[in-house]
Amino acid sequence: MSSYTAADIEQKWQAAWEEAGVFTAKRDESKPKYYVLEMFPYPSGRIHMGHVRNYTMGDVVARYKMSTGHNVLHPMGWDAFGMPAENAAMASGGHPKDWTYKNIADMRGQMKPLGLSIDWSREFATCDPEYYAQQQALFIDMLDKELVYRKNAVVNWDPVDMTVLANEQVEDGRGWRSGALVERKELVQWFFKISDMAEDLLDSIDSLDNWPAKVKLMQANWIGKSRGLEFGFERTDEGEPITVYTTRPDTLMGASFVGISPDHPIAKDLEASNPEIAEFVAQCRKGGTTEEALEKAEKLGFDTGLRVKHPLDPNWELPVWIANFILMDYGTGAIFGCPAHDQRDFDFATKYDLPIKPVFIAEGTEEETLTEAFVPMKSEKVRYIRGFAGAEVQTGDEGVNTAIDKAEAEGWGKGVTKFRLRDWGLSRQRYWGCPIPVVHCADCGVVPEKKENLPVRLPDDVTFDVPGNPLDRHPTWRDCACPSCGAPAKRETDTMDTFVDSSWYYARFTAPRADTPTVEADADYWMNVDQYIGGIEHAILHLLYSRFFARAMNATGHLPDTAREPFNALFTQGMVTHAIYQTTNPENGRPVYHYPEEVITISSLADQHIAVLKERMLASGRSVSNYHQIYDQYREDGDTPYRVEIIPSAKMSKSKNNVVDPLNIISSFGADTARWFVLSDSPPERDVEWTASGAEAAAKHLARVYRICAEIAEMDDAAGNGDEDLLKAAHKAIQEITSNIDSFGFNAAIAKLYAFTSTLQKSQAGGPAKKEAARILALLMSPMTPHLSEELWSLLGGEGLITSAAWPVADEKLLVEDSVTMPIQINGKRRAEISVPKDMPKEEVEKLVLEHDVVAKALDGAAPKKLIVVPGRIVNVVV
RNA sequence: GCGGGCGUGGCGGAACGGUAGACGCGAGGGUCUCAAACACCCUUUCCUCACGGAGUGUGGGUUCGAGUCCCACCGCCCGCACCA
Repeated sequence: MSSYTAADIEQKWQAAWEEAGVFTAKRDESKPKYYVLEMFPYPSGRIHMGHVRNYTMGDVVARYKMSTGHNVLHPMGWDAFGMPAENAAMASGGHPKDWTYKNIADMRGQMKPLGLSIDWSREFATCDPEYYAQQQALFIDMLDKELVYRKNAVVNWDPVDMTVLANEQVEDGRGWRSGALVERKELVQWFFKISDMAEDLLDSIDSLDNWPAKVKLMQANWIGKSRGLEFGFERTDEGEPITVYTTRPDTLMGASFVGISPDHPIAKDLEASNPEIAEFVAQCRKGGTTEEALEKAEKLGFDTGLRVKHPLDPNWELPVWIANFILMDYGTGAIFGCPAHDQRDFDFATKYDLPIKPVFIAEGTEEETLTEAFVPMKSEKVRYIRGFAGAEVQTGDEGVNTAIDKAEAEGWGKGVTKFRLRDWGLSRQRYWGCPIPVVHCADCGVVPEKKENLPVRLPDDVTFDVPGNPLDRHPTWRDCACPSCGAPAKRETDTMDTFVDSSWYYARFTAPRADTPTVEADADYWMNVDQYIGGIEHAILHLLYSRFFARAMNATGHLPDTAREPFNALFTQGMVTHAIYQTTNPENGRPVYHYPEEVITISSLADQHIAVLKERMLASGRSVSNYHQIYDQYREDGDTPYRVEIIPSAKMSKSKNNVVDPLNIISSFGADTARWFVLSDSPPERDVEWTASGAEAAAKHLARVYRICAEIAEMDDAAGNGDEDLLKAAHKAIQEITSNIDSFGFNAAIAKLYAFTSTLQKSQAGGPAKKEAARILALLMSPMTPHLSEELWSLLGGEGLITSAAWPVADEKLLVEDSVTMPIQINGKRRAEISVPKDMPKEEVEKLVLEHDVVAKALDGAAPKKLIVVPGRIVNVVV
């Protein structure tokens, strides 16, 4: 009998699949289609365990759907534009294009051995001119539909390198290369009008039935619909009133100042004439542009000297402050501060000694000096002591609504709905991205490139020896003729955000070689993505932008109405983590990170997280093989320098030396082992920790399955003992595992496959029953371990490829249980159990329970206070 | 700072509001072997000799019954619009 050799088996069956072309997707109206998509990777050059997990999950779904009669589309591509390629070019010369395509070739070579059911004929990279040409066509169509426009926006500016920085290139407010303090600078940039669709993007979240609730909630909060009051504060000088927006107009009588953003037009006016204000505003512009940086920055304010009149009392004057925490992008860029009911305003008022007057207090309390802002839920009733609209006691929501009504009735303000969602700035001042296909003409203004001239190709002759955008300083590329009048003009040198590339790739996969962005028949047939799988880190931006793009593509005629929500179901998977092995360098106290193979883990001694360095153990002349005894001796000797600290469940990171290379795992155990392991130990939505022992266990188990099935394959056709029981167990397994796979419970499915394997091994059933059960096992395992399953299938006399075989269906007759065991609880604690026929009426169960020794003893002659019988599940006796 | 999530044995984790700890790892014991490896079998939440009792981050609450629902707190993780 041969043994399980993963390398041979896997190569053999991959070749067989390739030959049969089983994964090539073709339109077939006779079958229901199923489109499985995993978020495509950035071509960093190496696949990592996270990719293996992501693509294995998608592959399980794809193969499972294939076996249930679906016409499956399961494509793969590369999110290939972006900064790392330029960084590599800066660091070690070379061209971003060469670096990227080499990485793609490398990663494709690393992915193929996994045996994924991918239709490689549809592969593309977003940096292929054929792809970005169509993206440029989409851009032009969107421009035509006024879904794109230009306006000023701030960027991180490095004043030393004279270049724009990405947020991740700003470290502690300084440029990562120059170390210079970063400033916020305004540039004219391109924007997608995603805010036009805010209402629809929010309302449609309700229709996303198969999306995780947490993702829907995050998106809803991000879009951030709010109802509030917009009104003007009259100035005491002759200037234009200051328009503010507030979601708490009911607190207007607690106003103690008006705050404006440092980027507010009034601040800009004052900046020009007042050096002190100019200095303050410049101070506010220091630092990065992220909301996090702005929110965490110390609250700074400057009294402009301007005064405004309170709308409800013209004799009441409020000072106008410039405050660094007010965003020009949200609302009107101006607020009124009510320190009593907003913690940020409270901190600000405390710092600058502004009044803090409560508008409302908790019911049943008296007004007192506040030590922090009082911010109850809006649904909570409070007592208004400085209200101006509505009842004295009302909820915050009622207070807000009556305040808006009153302002509208009196004509000094209007209720408005606002969204937190800002328009999507897509301009990037970088080379390695999709060129924005427009031309700037002195006479015609901004003119889109003609479609027949697309793509606007990136020039190859560029250098990265100086910071900044090579397109900007390219000698000839920039110069062109105006597409409209033919006069000399300049190309736009900004390229597109890489989020644009990934916002429509799912649609492109339906017709990847077409000379239009999509093809109607293909998009109609394949869209939507039935199952999308990727990391939770994309919960907001990528998914929201994709939802926007699907709508925009619908508006420009590139997707059907039914594809406005492109992803029917979403699954967000967790990371693959690995322990970090750390010792301390005695000379400088810095941590030293060790590779897993340098360490012997001894985790189950009385001390937890014990590991020792293999090298030092060997150097000391001690054997590695019986390390437990040796470690005990170390401890007795008080010999501790071999001790390695284990930090469990850490994100894999090159700098921590805790990265497990999938290729190593595949070459030592095979792809099926890697696939089995990444699915086995944790629920898919949570992180999974890669452990060497777990991987070995997976490999051992697969070898065991092979051995068991190989033995069964040689059995004769005689009946044995318990044939019926084995088949019952097999059909129970079909039922449970099918339901686990349907609900992404891959770890639970694998646990049941372990259990069923043991049942099969221990069964005394005869050849026919065992062969049938073993074939069912092979089928049930086939989405996870396709190569091994093919091999077993052929050993056990299965017909054709298991990849093309039908998923087993549980026979209802074999699932029927005659009796059930019901636990008996007394006051909610399990005390006994009884076995009763499955359909025994409630009354009879009650009778049996009351007769039970343990229950009778607990009742001690008294009647139970309550007797709850949940048929088929549990009995609870309350005494 | 804001938004979202997670927290169960020595470890990864299982558990429609209904027997907490399935399955796997590690560990202990055993069978086989000259020995080892492999394989196979048994035990393994904690306290207690036992009877029993306790137990799902902490503290409250709802319920006949809470790991699961609600409130507060602690810790960790993800996102915050130019990382992908």
